[in-house]
Amino acid sequence: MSTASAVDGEPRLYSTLSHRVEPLTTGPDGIVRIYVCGPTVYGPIHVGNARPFVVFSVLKRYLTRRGYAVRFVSNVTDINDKIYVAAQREGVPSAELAARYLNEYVTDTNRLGLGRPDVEPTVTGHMAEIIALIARLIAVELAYPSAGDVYFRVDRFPGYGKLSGRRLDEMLVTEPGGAKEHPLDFALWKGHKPDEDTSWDSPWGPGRPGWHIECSAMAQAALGPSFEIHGGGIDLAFPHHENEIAQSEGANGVPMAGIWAHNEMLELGGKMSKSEGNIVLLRDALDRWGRDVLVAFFLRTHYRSKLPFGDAALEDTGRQVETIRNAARTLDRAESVPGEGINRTLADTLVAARSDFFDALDDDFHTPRAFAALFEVIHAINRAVEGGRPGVAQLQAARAEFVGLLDVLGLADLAAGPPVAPAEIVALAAEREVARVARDFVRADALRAEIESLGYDVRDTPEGPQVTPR
RNA sequence: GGCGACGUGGCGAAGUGGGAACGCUGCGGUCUGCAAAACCGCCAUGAGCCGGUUCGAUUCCGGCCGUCGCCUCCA
Repeated sequence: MSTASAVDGEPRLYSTLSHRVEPLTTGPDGIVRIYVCGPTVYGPIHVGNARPFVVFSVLKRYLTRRGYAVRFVSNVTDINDKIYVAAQREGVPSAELAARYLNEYVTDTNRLGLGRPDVEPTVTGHMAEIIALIARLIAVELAYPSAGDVYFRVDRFPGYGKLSGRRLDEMLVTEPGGAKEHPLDFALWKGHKPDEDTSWDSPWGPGRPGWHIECSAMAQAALGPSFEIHGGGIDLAFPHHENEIAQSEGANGVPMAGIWAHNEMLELGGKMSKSEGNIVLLRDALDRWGRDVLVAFFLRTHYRSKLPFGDAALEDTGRQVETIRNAARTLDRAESVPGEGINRTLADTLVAARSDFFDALDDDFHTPRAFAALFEVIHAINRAVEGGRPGVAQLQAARAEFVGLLDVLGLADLAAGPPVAPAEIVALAAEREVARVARDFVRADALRAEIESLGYDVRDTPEGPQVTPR
């Protein structure tokens, strides 16, 4: 059995850049800075968009619990081709549409109950920084204006392709774009087009930022030129993150991020498809499964594994969540009528499981293994209460440890104590208990059926009937 | 075609050069008026396929097959 305390090791994360699991570093001020690419707000976000939000929100919780100061920044893209298209289709101003879906994004992700990033910058809020960064890149000849646009000069940045493992000379397949020097040069600034209802003044004429420059500018504004973790979906590694590196490192001359952490994709109904039928909106998933099940669903699989989304998997997760809730109910019951002394096995398991839990998260944020440790705790609690019930002090210690681990995963409310059943239900349960004691089982069973029809289960325990939501 | 990730029991999902965690499901049992919860026990002689290294490979190396993402292509 490991006797290591939770803080013996050090957190490590896999970096797409090095292809290795690397020790997490902190900045000079001891802070862990995390930047994660957020959504483009041209519609309600789907469950796939929610994965990085959940993964990195919980990563922050874990690091915070681990004693680190964390600054978590996640942007929202509110200027984009898709936004113009969606706004035209709906016949509303693009800014209005973006503001609306930004608001809905916040509403939807709030329902996950994981808090918010410390900073959530927008493109429209960083126009000056974006323009300054572009000017800097032009000054060092890594960018050039052309026909109202500004492009990044890809072949002048030596490390281009280092993140995604591509070589410039192996990508030379497209025919040169008209205004570009090199076919793979990408736009930093796009001159205004007539069908776009917004534009910003710049030294290169009216227009708007290109696809990638915003993140370089926003990350630098919030976290400085170099920070510890840059995250996002693996589908963003190329070209988005590759271009961010080129822009930021080209302008600043220092590594943009120490660790590039990418979550794998959600698979919707088998093969990933962009057809509407394979998209599940986050709000719909929340309505159907609830935030507890959804958060647990994201966490029970490693963040770098593909995650098929489907009823069977969510139902399975729902049963796991129920097992967790039941352990909390068992503690409730035990604490109401505690025993004496301490259970040695429970005490040992609490120590070992805590260690295993944090060791797992230290090892490339292995949430599935953390869950395994959590279930060790649950098992030990159930066994202890089943056998010689321990004293109240140990029961409370067990609850504190149990809730503490759950809280790291954002699931503490699973053990938030017994939900108060409506008085009507409680009355029915009491009535049933009277019938049951009188051995009038026909009536008792009829009352159980009635209670169940109202959405509650009755569980008879040595401490009397326990009513739980179904 | 290029780059990358990956192929483990009914499902999900880990660790590991030498007895294949954990969860769900299923089966048997205990408890219970019944039920639920919980507890006890059982369920992969084999880890996509084929070679190689090794005393020994699921675990390392090579090849093949397959899945997925990005790029390319196409539009």
